Order: sequence, then structure tokens, then C-alpha cells
Amino acid sequence: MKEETRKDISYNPKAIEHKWQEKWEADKLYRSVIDESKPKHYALTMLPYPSGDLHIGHWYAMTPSDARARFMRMRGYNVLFPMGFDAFGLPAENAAIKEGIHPMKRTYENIERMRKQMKTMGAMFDWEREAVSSDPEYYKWTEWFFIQLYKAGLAYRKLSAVDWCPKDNTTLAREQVIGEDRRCERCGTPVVKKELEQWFFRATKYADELLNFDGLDWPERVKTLQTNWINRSEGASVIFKTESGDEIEIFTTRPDTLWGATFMVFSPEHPLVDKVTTPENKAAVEAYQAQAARQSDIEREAVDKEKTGVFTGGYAINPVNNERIPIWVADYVLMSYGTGAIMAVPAHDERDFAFAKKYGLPIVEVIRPEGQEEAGELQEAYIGEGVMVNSGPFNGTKVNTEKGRKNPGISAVIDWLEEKGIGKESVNYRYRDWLISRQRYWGAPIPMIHCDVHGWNPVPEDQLPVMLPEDVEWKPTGESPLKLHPTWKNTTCPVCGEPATRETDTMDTFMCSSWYHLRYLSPHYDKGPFDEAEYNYWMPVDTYTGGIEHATMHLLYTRFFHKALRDAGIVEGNEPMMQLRNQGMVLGEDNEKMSKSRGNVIAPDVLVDRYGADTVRAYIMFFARWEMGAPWDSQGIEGSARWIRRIWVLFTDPSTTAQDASDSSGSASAEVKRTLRRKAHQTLRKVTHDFENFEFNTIVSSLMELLNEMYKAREAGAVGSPEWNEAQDIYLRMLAPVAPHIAEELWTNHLGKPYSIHQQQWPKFDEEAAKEDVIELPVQINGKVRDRITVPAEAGEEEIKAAALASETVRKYLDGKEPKKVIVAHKRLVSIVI
RNA sequence: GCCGAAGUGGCGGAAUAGGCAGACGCGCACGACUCAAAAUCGUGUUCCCUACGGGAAUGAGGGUUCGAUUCCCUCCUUCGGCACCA
Repeated sequence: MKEETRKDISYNPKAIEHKWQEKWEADKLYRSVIDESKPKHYALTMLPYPSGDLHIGHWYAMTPSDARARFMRMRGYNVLFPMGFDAFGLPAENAAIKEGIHPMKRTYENIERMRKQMKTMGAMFDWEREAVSSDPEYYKWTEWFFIQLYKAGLAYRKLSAVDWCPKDNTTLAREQVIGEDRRCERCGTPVVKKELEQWFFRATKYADELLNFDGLDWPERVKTLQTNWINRSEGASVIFKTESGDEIEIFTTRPDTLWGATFMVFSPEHPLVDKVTTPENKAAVEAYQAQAARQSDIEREAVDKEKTGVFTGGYAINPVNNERIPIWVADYVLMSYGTGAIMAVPAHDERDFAFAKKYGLPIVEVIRPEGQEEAGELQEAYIGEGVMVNSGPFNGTKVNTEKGRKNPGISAVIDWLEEKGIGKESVNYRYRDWLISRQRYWGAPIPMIHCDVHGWNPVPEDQLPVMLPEDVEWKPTGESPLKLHPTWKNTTCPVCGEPATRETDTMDTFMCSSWYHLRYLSPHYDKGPFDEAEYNYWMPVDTYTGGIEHATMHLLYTRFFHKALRDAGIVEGNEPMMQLRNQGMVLGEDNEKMSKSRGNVIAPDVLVDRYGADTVRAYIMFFARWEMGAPWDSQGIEGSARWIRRIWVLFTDPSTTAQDASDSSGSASAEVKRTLRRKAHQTLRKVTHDFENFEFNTIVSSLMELLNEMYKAREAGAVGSPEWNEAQDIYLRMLAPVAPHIAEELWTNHLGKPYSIHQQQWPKFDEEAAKEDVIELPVQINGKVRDRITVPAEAGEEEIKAAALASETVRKYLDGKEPKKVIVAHKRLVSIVI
């Protein structure tokens, strides 16, 4: 060992990292198998899309997650920490159109490159569980799940105006249209509306359940985003009638204002518009409809736009008072929310007020602030609390600002509506059903067959997977090659056996990622989507880590998916992922988002080559609060590199190692050794706490502090003492999750301890050792620190007080007088008021 | 407009059952080693002042308290989400 120490005198990550990675792999050190004797821990980090190269963001997401998984393993858990690829998707296909490279070829080449890059992280991924969503053995089950949802009545086909990305040539789910200007989540192109028949999942069926986060340890932020996205609103649905007797259902959150409904407004696309429009208004209404259809959603939905509309000439009957009220058409009413028709109560709704003022429609006050006389002409809509007036049987009923049943006025009116049979309590959501059809090739085929006689039927399950044909051509128009393929879509009807055609659309890739955590359990299992035994042992996911950008997409889809599978009897439990933590984003050194066009991209490969993976891992954990993220700093990483080198030096320098230091062994004072041991255990307590709480930056800084302390102890001659040996032992165990290679090298080759450090237990914390013997307390006089006193750690309040008052400085300030007040903040500080 | 998060040295960030603000690191300065440089090691590093000593300071202002980065109120800035949602 001595010779080896001399040989490897300077830290050389290249020499040690690859060596250990190979040995760990050969020894299957990170293979996770069912072990009933240990508690399990399923740690999951979001799988990457195989875009080409691993970037620093992947490292930022994955290596702290890996460190924590390693920590859990050392704490005695049987940890599963798998990795895979979300391999279907548009970029590969767009590249195929542009460059003529088949997306399959390109995807698998990228996967190979990224897998290789990932292996340089030294993460504890169990590669035998790798799952790739574009493998037929994977997407067979994605298709199978579609059929299960279809059978459960959760998949349906509907003609509707859907969002279409003209650049990517496909429809998008509502969640994938982002921002005020309604852009495609992938490519940033503004989307347009298109009338298409498409497949949907009935996610809205689970809206209420998705609002319930009981038992989930998820960030408030994500829960809020999902709650706002679903946007539940309570109210009533009420049936109005046209003069010819057609029913018009409306949704309102303010049934208490029904008596103030002085007109109705239809969305331009409302099906009854044509019928209620009188001949003399027909031209104007049609012109308005045509104009609305031409306008983009962005123009239409601009909030500050002045309201426009036209009168249809038709009238409706307000069912609560049988008033005859005019029906207008206006584009501020959206067909996509509620029923596409509203009752307008100008006195108590700002939008209706503005519209009524503009077109001279009547305004009837029905809620009045309590104790106030009739206000005369209203200057603005009144939204506050008050009592109902001009409301027939409800005059005098109190109304507050609560929603739904919590509001006495609303509650009373709902009861009355239900009794009379003209309306009922109702809940509305912004949340929409999940549109999953994509007019693209590189995705899991939707396993449905259309027959002219028998309509749509699923592909028989024994014929799965519906394989993607490989002999396909791309047209520059971007049209799906599945549609253009000469034979692929031809098949037979599963009901009658006559010629029929396949669905040529593929599934949204979020479908693939909704269940990948299940495929990891048994990626090559062919009797089902997962092996039951694996499921029973590992699920649910205990800790899930990934970016916040998926709050209302992936994270909502996967919750819906799990609930749907639960109801289909495929999985158990209400939630797939119990604990969620989001990491922030690494920005470029210019404090901007990293992008090739800005030229501020940090390549992890270059860093690994220069510093070694351990340093990159350490710096990633150290340089920012994990959930916040921060700009990269090329100078800053030098600090972490220095720290790792200093560890190396301390553990390998011949003057430090026990066997070479026998002359100085034990020469340190008891005080030095006591201090070293105390610091080691205090650090252990801190690091343990911080790992539990994902506070990676302070883990590294605590380890830096302890190292500095160990250097001091070395100077004071502590090397070779039991305290020194213990500190070394604890140090490497704590270091192992952060910097697994150097920890292994020092542990196994320099300290000669049993391989592998990654199979060791987390060190045992000794409360007694961490305890302070004496404590120093600041003494404040009138809120300012004037002195410090030193007292035994176990000193009581009286003793501390006496010591403080005995201090010379304090006596000087007191000048013989009695203090007004002496406060001893236990073991923290003494505060004296004069 | 509504909802949410965040504002601490030159920089990244520590510290919140209310208790020494600036841990740890970067950078910078000075020193040691060196012919010299790099590396390394050591010391210092919030700001202001007649500097032994004192004062101010955690986006701004106010409040509660012996004591506030931490709690409360008002406001400012930045970022994120939603938005004519009936």
C-alpha cells in the first residue's frame, strides 16, 4: 500500500473514475433486486428525451438525485434508481424531414451517446432496468394501455376545434399551448384552431380527485399550479328557453343574481345562433360570426379589447321571473368554456356592465349593500356583499362574497331552482379532456381500426403491438408518413373481418411518460406491462425529482393515468408518486437561459474531462440552492476542485496516513481530539439532516468545514489517534454519495477498508460526542452586543444570568444601577435592558 | 387584473419554534515558497467615520418585541403561472 500511495501522489480523476465505474458495473453493485428483508425506496428522476448530448441541466437534475438515492441506500434502504429514455417525439422526426435521417436511427444513436455520457456521472442507475419508450416491447404496452382506457370508457373520439401547430403539423393538448400568445410548447410557433375529429382521454372525470393532494409530499407551488389549471368553480346550471321553446343551458357562479339577468349572450359558434336569429338580423349576425372565425384566439381573447356584439333579434325567457330578454351574440363568450351561452347580469358583472352600457341594454340592480338606499344609475358593476333586492321571493336575503354553498344567497337560490326544476347545483372546470392524437409518425400508434360498418374498434390485444413501418418517406409538407404509406393502414375489421383501415395518428408522447415508472419495474416482461411481484415490492415511487415545467403537463397526466389504471384494476393506490421535489435551472454565465444561439452553453463532458466527475457533482450540489438554480460560474468550480484535491491530499499525504505518522500519533492534546470528534459528529448530524431535506449546497459546505477542521487537527498532531481514524471513516462515508469515485478510492485503496464503500452503512451519530462542553453567549445591552461570556454547556438560567451580570463590561454599562430586565434566551444569548 | 415565488457583501449563497447577519466558496488584496510564474499555503476582505473605539446595514417605509433577514401592515422590483372562465 505504501508504494501505491507514493505512485498516486497527486489526484488524478481520470485514473480512478473510469476504473471504479467499470468495476462497479462488473460487480453489479447497483443492481436492484427485490429484497423483502429491507425497506424499499423507489427514487425516480425524470427521464430525458434523447436530444443528442447530455447537457449540464441533466447533470443538475440527476446527480443530486443520485446522491440522495445513495444516501438512502447507505441508510439501509433497498433503493431502486432507474433510468431510461423518452424516445418518441417530434424533434427526431422534424430532423428526418430536414436531413433525411430516419428518426429511429437518429434516436438510437443519440441514446447510445447519452447513455455513455451518463455513465461518466458515476450514478447508481440500474441499467438492467433501462426502458426506452420507442422500443416495440415498450410501446406494445403503451398501446395496450390505450385499449384498457378505451374499454373503461375513458377514451373517445370527438369532432372539435383543437389547437394545431402549423410548424410541427400536429394537434396539441391544451396544456401544450403556452402563454398569452398561445404558442406551441415545443417549438414556440403560435397555434391555430382546426376542426378535427380526434381521440381524447376523459381526464375531466377525475378533476375533483386531481384537486385532492392528501398524503402527497409535493411542493405547494406544484399543487397550486395544478389547482389553478383545473380551476374548479362552483355555481349552478340554469335552463333558459327561447321563445320557440328551445332550451338554453347556462352556467353561472352567481345564481343569486338571476333576477338581474337582462339579456343573454351566445358565443358566435353557439348552435342555436342560427335558429334564434330573425331574418332582418341575419346578415349582421352572419357577418359577425365570419369575422370572429377569422380572428385568431389571441385577438379574440385580449382582455383589454373593447367588447363587441350584435343583436340576433331573438328573445329568451328568464325562468325565474318570466321576463322576455334579448339574445345577443358576442365573442367575449367562449364556446370552449361552460355551455357557450351566458346570462348577462350587467349590474353585477364588469363585462356584462361594459357590454350593456355600450349597447344601451337595461341594468337592474339585484344586490344592494346593506342599509343603503337605491343608488340610482350604477356607475360600475357591484361585486361586493349585500342583500338581494328586485328578486321576488328572495328580497332581503343576505349575500356575501363566498362562492357556492358557503354563500347564503347562492345556497338559497340553488335550493329553490332545484325545487322548481329549472336549474341545479353545478360545478365547472377549465380543465379539458386530454387530446392525445398526433398527426405524426414517430410515436406509439393508436391501436384502433375503423370499419365502415362497425365503426371504431380496438386492435385485438394478441395482435399488439401495432408496429411502426420502417419503410417510410417524409414529405416536406410534414404530413404523416403513416397516412402516406401504401399498405400499412390496410387491415381487417376485428368484428367482421372485412377490409378496414387503421388509425394513422400516433399518441402524444406524454402518454409514454405517464407510465414509464411502471416499465422500469420489469422492462423486458412480456406477459403484461409490468411484473406483478416487482410492482408489489417497489411501488409507489417514494421520491420523484424533476423540473417544475411539467407541473400541469406530465405531472398531471401521470396522476390522471394512475387513477384511470386504478379504476381499471391494473394498479393500486391513489397516487403514483408520494414525494416530489423540483430542481431549479442552471443559467449561463451571462445569467441568461442557456442556448446554442447565445453561445452560453456549458458542456458537462468538457468539465468532466478537465476536473473529473466528482468535482462536477460536488460543484453542482454546492453552487446553488437546488430548487432555485443559479447562473453557472466557471471560476466557482475551481473551489470545488480545490476541495476535492484537498481531500485527496489529506488522505494520501504520507505524513497523514496512520502508519506513517506513528511518531506524531497521540501527540495532540485531549482538547484537540475532543474538538475533532465533536466537529465530525456535528457535521454528521447536519449532513444527515440536509440529505433528508434535499439541501445539497450545505452538505458540501459542511464537509468543507470539517475538512478544514481536520487540517487543523493534523497540524496539532491528531493523526493516528482513534478520534482521527474515526473522523476519516465518517468523512469518507459522508463523502461517498457526493463524490463516489474518490470516496471509493480513498476508502478501499488508501485506508484499506472493505470494498465497496457504497455497500457500507451510513455512520452512526453520537449525540454525546456532538455536545458542546462550554458555550459562548453574546450579551446584549439594550439590544446591542457589548460582551461575550463563556459558561459550561449545562449551565442553568440563573448561572448564566449571574455570569452576565458579573461581566466587567456589563457592570460598566450598568454603572451601579439595577437592570430593568434580564432575559436569558436559552443557550443562545443574554439580553439586558437598562 | 388574479394567484404564487423571490429580493441578504463585488459574486453564488449561509443563518428563520424571533436570539452573535454574512457560514462555506468564488473573486480581490497582502504575505510565504520561487530566479520568476503557475500551483500551494497563510492573513485579510459588508459599508461609513476624527478607526484605540463607534455607527449603519438583509429591496423601501411603518408596526409588534428586550431583541426582527425571520412575524404583521403598506409599497417597490424581478421571475413564474392563469387570464373576457361567466
